[in-house]
Amino acid sequence: MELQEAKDRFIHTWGTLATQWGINRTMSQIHALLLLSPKSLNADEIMEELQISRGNVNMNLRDLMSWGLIYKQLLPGERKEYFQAEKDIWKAARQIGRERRRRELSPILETMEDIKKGVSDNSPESAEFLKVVNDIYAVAGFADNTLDLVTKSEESWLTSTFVKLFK
Amino acid sequence: MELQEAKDRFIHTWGTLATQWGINRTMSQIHALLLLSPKSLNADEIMEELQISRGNVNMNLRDLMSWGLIYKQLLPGERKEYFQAEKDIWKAARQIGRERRRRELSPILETMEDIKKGVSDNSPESAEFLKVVNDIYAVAGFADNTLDLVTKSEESWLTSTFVKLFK
DNA sequence: TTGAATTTTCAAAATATTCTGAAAGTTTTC
DNA sequence: GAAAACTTTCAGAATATTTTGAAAATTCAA
Repeated sequence: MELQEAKDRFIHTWGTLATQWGINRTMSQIHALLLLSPKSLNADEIMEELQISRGNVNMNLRDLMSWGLIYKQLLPGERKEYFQAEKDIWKAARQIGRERRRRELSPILETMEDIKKGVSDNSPESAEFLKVVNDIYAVAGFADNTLDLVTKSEESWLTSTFVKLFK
Repeated sequence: MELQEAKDRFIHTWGTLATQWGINRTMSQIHALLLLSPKSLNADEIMEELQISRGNVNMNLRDLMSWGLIYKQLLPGERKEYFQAEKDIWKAARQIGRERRRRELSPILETMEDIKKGVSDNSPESAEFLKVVNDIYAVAGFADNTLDLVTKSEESWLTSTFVKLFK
């Protein structure tokens, strides 16, 4: 079937792309599967569909929830837990931005502050070192602010105002 | 020595942080070492400093050059090749943005276009699938544009105009 | 309660990535 | 043009990450 083929290709490619930017392949594939699924899926269905183990599914569903990209759903009359992806891609993207900010930029800012505190003397060598540390701090801070700005904004506002203004 | 300790900590931490966002630890450490080094270094010096093999140093220097984060320098009267980091951190950051755009966003855009072409029928199921693909395309395109905008700009312009305007 | 259904955990296995070091390749000098 | 100085390559080793699957924990219905 043609459509199913395209969906499979989407899921597979999404997994491959993800590894290129440091994200677990299976996690991305589960996310892609849920994005494309009209109804929410349970662990068994995901295992079956992607041919992976129960533990793997469980672990990655957990991860996806911590990224805020999927939700757990309890269906009435069902014991099993069902999962659903956030279908608003713009919302999902903002969520990814928010998490990357927290996971990647915050640690840089904290570490640079810490290191600055550790250098007490004021020799020329120390000054030179501190310049690098301060510059990195400033760049990370700028990126953090910019991402914050963008992720806090609504899609409509962004596309209509932001892009036009700077194009 | 106090300063040396701080520098070592910087190099070590930089390597650890890098792994968290999908970048090779050694590559980051070499970059950090060159960032902190007032003079350019050759392969032997880097091997010695970071206690790693020649092959490893060579491979990662190559990688760093492809990212545009370091330069090869040929010193007169010296046979060995020396390496120097781009010391303008803002310039380096723009370089990273440019490369990530090329390496992470471009493939998404290409893949989504490809997949769209592959779906020919116009059933409701296909329409639903294409909506997801199109949305992802739009988000990736937006991110691509925004990064392009930011990386093309000069630091001074950014901090003075951009941030104030949106704060 | 009990026990069946389901989820979670985690040690070991499988896989993927990174690193080493020596051999091959290249460049430069004499 | 040969040898010394240096750089690159790459197969195998080391390390790190991911995955499995079965046992343990939890939840829920009766």
